Amino acid sequence: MKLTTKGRYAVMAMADLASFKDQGPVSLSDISLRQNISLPYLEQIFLKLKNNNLVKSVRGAKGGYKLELSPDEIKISNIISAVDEEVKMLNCKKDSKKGCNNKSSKCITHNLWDQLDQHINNFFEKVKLQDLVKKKQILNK
Amino acid sequence: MKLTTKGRYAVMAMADLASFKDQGPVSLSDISLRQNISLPYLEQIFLKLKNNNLVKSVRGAKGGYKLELSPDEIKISNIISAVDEEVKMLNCKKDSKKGCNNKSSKCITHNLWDQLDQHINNFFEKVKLQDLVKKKQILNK
DNA sequence: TTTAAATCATACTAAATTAGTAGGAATTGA
DNA sequence: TCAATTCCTACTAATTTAGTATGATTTAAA
Repeated sequence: MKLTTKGRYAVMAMADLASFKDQGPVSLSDISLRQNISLPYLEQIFLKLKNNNLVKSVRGAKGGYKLELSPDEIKISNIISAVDEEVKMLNCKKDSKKGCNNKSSKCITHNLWDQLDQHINNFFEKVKLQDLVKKKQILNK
Repeated sequence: MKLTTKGRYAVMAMADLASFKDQGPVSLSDISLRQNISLPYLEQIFLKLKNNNLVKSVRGAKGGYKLELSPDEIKISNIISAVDEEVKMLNCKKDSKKGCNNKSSKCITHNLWDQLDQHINNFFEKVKLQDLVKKKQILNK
């Protein structure tokens, strides 16, 4: 399972960006202060966010980052996958040593983890950046 | 997030135990062979499972472990929490340094992670050991 | 035109966690 | 008695995560 502070920080930073999107580009040092995340670490994260077209940068003094899309168009899943690669409990099939080899009763729990992955990804698909900024209840179904 | 191979192995081992429950106590060396998990590692895991009253042991030769309850009474969540402590994305409140301190806009994403935890725990609450052994589709809703 | 504020990029490192080993004691059926 | 088994604790290797370090590039503004 790949779901660590990097993913959390990314979501926090994007939420911060969304909150302050009306005052021009937001610098990472601002975010660093507000969210208490080290600046160089943020830089790494934003490199990935940029490569995934979630933000665009404005270089030089008074520069910073802006959202590429509006907050209601950005899904949490987009952010997570941009920095964290994937949400996956198993990596079967590749090598027969680690994970399961998908035959016999060995992988009796295979489906379980697959479905958990789906479940989590589903959750992240449903929630938009907008939902966080509005601070409203998410998924009250 | 605490959801690692230890939790996976525990579920696999319990599923194995459920599959062979009719032939008396199942030894860890059997499970080790069938599920390809190292024996001493299994021992650690079963210590916890026993302390949580999910299995009972039969010591000595021809000994092994048996389920304490029937497979349809054991939830996956019971197994996970027995070995993995908890499923939690954040640990706020304790120290103000790590996690968030729960005030101001800092914890804009607090609810999100709380709800994800609930979501995952929900999933594990719904699935019973029985469901794995039967190999039927879980949560087809 | 200089300077300071910012992004961009890569490489390195420390800390923490996970996964697994080692070693041996206790128990018990055959 | 002996072999198979659980029980228990401590240690260690490997991996991952989180964060630093370093320095180049860009650009608004003084």
